[in-house]
Amino acid sequence: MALPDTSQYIPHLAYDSVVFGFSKGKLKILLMEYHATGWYALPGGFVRKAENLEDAVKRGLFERTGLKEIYLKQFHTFGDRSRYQPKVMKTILEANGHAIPENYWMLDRFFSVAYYALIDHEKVTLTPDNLSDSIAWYEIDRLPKLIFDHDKIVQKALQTLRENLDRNLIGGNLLPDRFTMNELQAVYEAILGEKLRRTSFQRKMLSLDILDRHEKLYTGKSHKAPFLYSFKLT
Amino acid sequence: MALPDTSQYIPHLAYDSVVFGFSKGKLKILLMEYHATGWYALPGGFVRKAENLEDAVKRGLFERTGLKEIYLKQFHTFGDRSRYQPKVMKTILEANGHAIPENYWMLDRFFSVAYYALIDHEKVTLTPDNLSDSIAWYEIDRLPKLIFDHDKIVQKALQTLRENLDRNLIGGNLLPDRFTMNELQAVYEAILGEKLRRTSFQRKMLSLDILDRHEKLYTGKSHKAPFLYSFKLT
DNA sequence: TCAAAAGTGTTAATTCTACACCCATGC
DNA sequence: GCATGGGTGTAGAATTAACACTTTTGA
Repeated sequence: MALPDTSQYIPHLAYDSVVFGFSKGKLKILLMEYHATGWYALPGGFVRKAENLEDAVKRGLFERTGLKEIYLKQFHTFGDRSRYQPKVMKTILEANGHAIPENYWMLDRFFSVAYYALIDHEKVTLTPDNLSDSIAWYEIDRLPKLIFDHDKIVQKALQTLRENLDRNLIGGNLLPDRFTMNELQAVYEAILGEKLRRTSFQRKMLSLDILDRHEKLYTGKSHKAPFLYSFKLT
Repeated sequence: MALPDTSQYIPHLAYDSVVFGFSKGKLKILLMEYHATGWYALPGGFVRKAENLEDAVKRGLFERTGLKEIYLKQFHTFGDRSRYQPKVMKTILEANGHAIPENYWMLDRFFSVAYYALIDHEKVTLTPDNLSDSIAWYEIDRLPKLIFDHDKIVQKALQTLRENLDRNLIGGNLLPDRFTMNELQAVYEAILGEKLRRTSFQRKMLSLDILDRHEKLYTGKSHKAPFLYSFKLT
């Protein structure tokens, strides 16, 4: 596998994505683990010279998750000098057995446009890329140490997600098409990091007039069956 | 005046700034007018190779306004291919009498990180840069046509400013240190584009516990003198 | 018939709105 | 005094929060 050539990509510009999923009551994100080094990083990539910025992000997410339709939001661009750590990138490339050319572009200073994505955990088929031997879900409050400023990027993503949660009613993007009110509440609680009152939550969601109610879900448990809901089409 | 050399700046990366000011009851932004062409653009610039992104923006704003301490917020990065219009940039450079080298870097595709700034209109000393013969204030609802996607950038800046107005209590950055409640209300009305109720506004601002009340301002008018207020230090 | 969880009704608390009222100021 | 605009009191409306109550389900 050859190293990517600078002629194909915009130099100095990258993107990083914080991909949120929800499973077993926990909010999680996708991380890559790099060969040999044992280092973790956000899934990111470069922008082709004739490609829209957002299309580059979608391309990268599709390659790694198999999903084409994804809720995607740009939230910040990171451009401090302190994030420039060529030795880290050099180690990662070398651990993959690459011989690094003189003045290789991937060792330059990079500015990174960060996006967060919300996806249905169940729909994903994870595929590692060339430099990493694994991509997997990690609980948001049990993340390993990340390279560069990726910790900061995750924190900012989480902060932005929380701020946008009510305004944009985006919690449903983390669930399957149909879900119970309890599941939706669990998503909100995981994102906000706090417990919510059951009855208030239910009333608030219903009053927003954004949910369609469908048939009941019989779980076999000995209690009233909850309704299934879906988000209204705009 | 020589053209800037690529060796000094990061290629393909620029910033644009939407600088808001408030004067005579109107919300305004700074625009540059380019020599000869009569085209208008946002004040922007490039990032030096060893410079933090935000420091580049501050440097540019200082050169043009003389202000060092500025409320500055990054709100979006624009990276669509459609914003790449080398002919426009070529025309601007040539109108300044420059001979353009082969493959000149300023004619490449650029990604622009956009910031908005809030400043006290009275404190500004405007200084044009090399390529433009004027920099001046323009009312937000009477803007001339702008080059590239700068119209879109302005709209997005305004939208973000409105969304952040209440959350971040930033309206005061457009006023002198001390101001009357009426002036503050005028700022909010100009930003939101709607009239607010005088008594409700006063009560709301006071209830937020973010203002210090100072001496009265005697204007010479035949009515009760309004108090001056300032924003509390954090 | 019981426990568990879902859904809704009701009342209290709080916040928001509208309007009125009083106050200070200069003529 | 009077007109003008600044500041606050208060009653009603609207929204939110808290708690209790009823319903449904399978054992």
